[in-house]
Amino acid sequence: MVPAAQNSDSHQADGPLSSNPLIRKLSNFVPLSVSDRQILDDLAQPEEQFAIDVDIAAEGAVPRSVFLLKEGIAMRYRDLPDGGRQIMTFLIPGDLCDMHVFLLKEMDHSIGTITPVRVAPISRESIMGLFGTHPRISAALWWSSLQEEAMLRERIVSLGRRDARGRVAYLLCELLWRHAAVGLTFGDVFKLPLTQTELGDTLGLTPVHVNRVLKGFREQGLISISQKMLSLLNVDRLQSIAGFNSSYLHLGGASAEIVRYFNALEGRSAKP
Amino acid sequence: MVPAAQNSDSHQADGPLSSNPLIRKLSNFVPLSVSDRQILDDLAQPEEQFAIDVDIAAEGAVPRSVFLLKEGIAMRYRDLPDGGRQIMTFLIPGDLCDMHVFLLKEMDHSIGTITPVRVAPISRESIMGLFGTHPRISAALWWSSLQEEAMLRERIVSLGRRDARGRVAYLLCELLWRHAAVGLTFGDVFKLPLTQTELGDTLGLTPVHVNRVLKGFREQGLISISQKMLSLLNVDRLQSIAGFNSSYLHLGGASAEIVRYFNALEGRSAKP
DNA sequence: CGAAGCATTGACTCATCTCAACTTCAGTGG
DNA sequence: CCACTGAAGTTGAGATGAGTCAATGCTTCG
Repeated sequence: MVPAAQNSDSHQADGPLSSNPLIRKLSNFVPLSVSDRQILDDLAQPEEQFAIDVDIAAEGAVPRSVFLLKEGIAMRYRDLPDGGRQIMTFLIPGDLCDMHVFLLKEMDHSIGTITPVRVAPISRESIMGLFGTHPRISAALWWSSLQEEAMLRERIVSLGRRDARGRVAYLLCELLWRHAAVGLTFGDVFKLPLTQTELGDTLGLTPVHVNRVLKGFREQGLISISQKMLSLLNVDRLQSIAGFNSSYLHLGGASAEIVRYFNALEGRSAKP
Repeated sequence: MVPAAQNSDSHQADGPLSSNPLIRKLSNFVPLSVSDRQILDDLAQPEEQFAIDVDIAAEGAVPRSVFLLKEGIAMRYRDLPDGGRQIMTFLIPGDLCDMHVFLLKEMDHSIGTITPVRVAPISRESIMGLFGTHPRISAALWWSSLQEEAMLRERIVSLGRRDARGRVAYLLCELLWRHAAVGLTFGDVFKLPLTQTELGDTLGLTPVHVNRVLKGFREQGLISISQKMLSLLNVDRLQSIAGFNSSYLHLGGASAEIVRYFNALEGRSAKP
C-alpha cells in the first residue's frame, strides 16, 4: 500500500500550510469537531521563529514550554563525548516538541533546527487545561505521543537489524508517510532539506556510505532528488527493501470503542 | 558516580520483593504518601502468571489491559520477516507494560516472557480513575513513561553510534541502575537471566560477538558472571567504556516546582 | 567571484558477521 | 546415579559491509 495523496483535498491557493498541520495530523486518529479545530487553531496562533542550525532546547537545560512546530524541520539529537552525534527523530510540521518534558528537571537531549523554523510556544497551563476540558483532543495528543514512541521503537529495529540500504529506504518511507499525514506531499514527492551527513547521523552510517546507497537507489530508478525535493519513484519496491509496514504509525484511526468513550466524556464535561 | 545501594534500607527477611517495586520506582520521582502507597499496593494485588518464553501480548493483537510486572523479566520485541528479532526493551519488576496502549487498535510489537513472570493486570478504568483522583500518582506514572521513552532514545544512540564493547557496557550499566531503582541489586550485583542470543538481539550484534565482548570484559576484570548473577566489578570503568551517564533515567526526582504543583492539585481533589 | 559547505568517487582497512566445530551445563528418564 | 539430550556458551578461520582517508567536483550564497 502507498500513502494516500493527502493533498488532494486541500487545494487552497496559499499552499500546503494553509491548514493547521496539527489538526491534520490528529484527525488521522479521531474526527475532530469544529470547536476542537477552533481550539487547536487558537493554540497555534502565537508565533516564534528560530534560525537555521540553532538549538531550540539544549541538553541539560530546564525545559521551558511545549512547542508546536508550524513550519520547517528540526531534530531531536544528542552530542557524544567523542564528537559524534546521533539524531533520534526529525520533527516536521504538526509535531510537538515535548508534550511532556515539563515534568522533568532537565533535558536529556537537545532539539535543534535543520531549517529556519516557525513554532507556536504552548504553556503548560494550556495543555493541562485541555486535559480537563477536552478529552477528545487530549486523547488525540496522547495518541500522537504514542505514535512518536512507536517511531522510536522502529528506529531501534532499523539500527539493530537492517543493513544500510534497508535503513535508508526505511527512513525515506517513514518520512513520506509522515509528510502525507500532515498534507505535505505531492504524490510521492516531498521536500527533504537534509544533508547526507544528517541522514548518516540518523541512520548510524557515515555520510560517504549514505551517498553510495543513495546513488544506488538513483541508478535503480527508485528515487530522484532535485532542489531538495525527493521523489520516491517506486514506493512499493522501497518498502520491500526496507521491510516497511506503516502500521506502527497507527494511521488507521482509533477503534470505534475509544471514539465512543471519548465522545461520552466530552458530552459530560461540556455541561457543567 | 555509582548507583546507590538501594537495598540497604529494606532488610526484610522475606527478600527484596517484599516491597512493591512499583512504589519503589515511583518514589524516585516524587515522595508518595501513605495513602498513595496503599492505592498502589491495592493495584498490585491481582495476580496472573505466565510461563517462560510465552507472549503476554502479540503483535497485531488488540491490547487488552495494562500489566504491572511483579516478578521475572519480559521483553518488548519485534520479529522480522527474515527470521531475525529485535528486542527493544527489557521489562523488569515495577515496569508497566503498556500504560497507554489501550488507546490503539492493535499492538505494533510483542511482549514476551524471558523468565516465568508474575503480573498484576490493571484495567483501563483503574488507571483512568487514578488520573482524576490522584494527580501525584498520575504524575509519577507519567514520569515513568517518560523514563521509558528516554531509554528508547538512549538505545538509539547506542545502536547508532557505539561499537560492540560500548553497547554491551551500556546495557549492563543501564540494567544495574534500573535494578537498583527498584531495590533488586546487592551492591553492584544483580540477577541477569539473559542468554547471549537475547543480548545480541537487543544490541544489534550476533551472539558470537557478544560472547567475545563478554569474554574480554571478564579477562579485564570488569565483570563476572555465575549462576546468572552478574557482578560489575568496576562500574566506573564500564561506564566510561559505555559513555554512560545516568541522567537520562531522571532518577534525581522531580523539580520542587512540580512537586508543589501536584501536591496542590492533590489537596484540591481530596476535598469534594 | 570566491569561500565554504556539500556531494561524489576511489583505494584501502577493519569491526563485525558467517560458518562450523567443539565444550559445558542443566534437566530428564532409565 | 549416570547416560543422554538439547540448549547455551566458546573458539577459530575466513568473508564482507561499512568505515576511513583523501582527492575532486559542484553549489550556494555573501
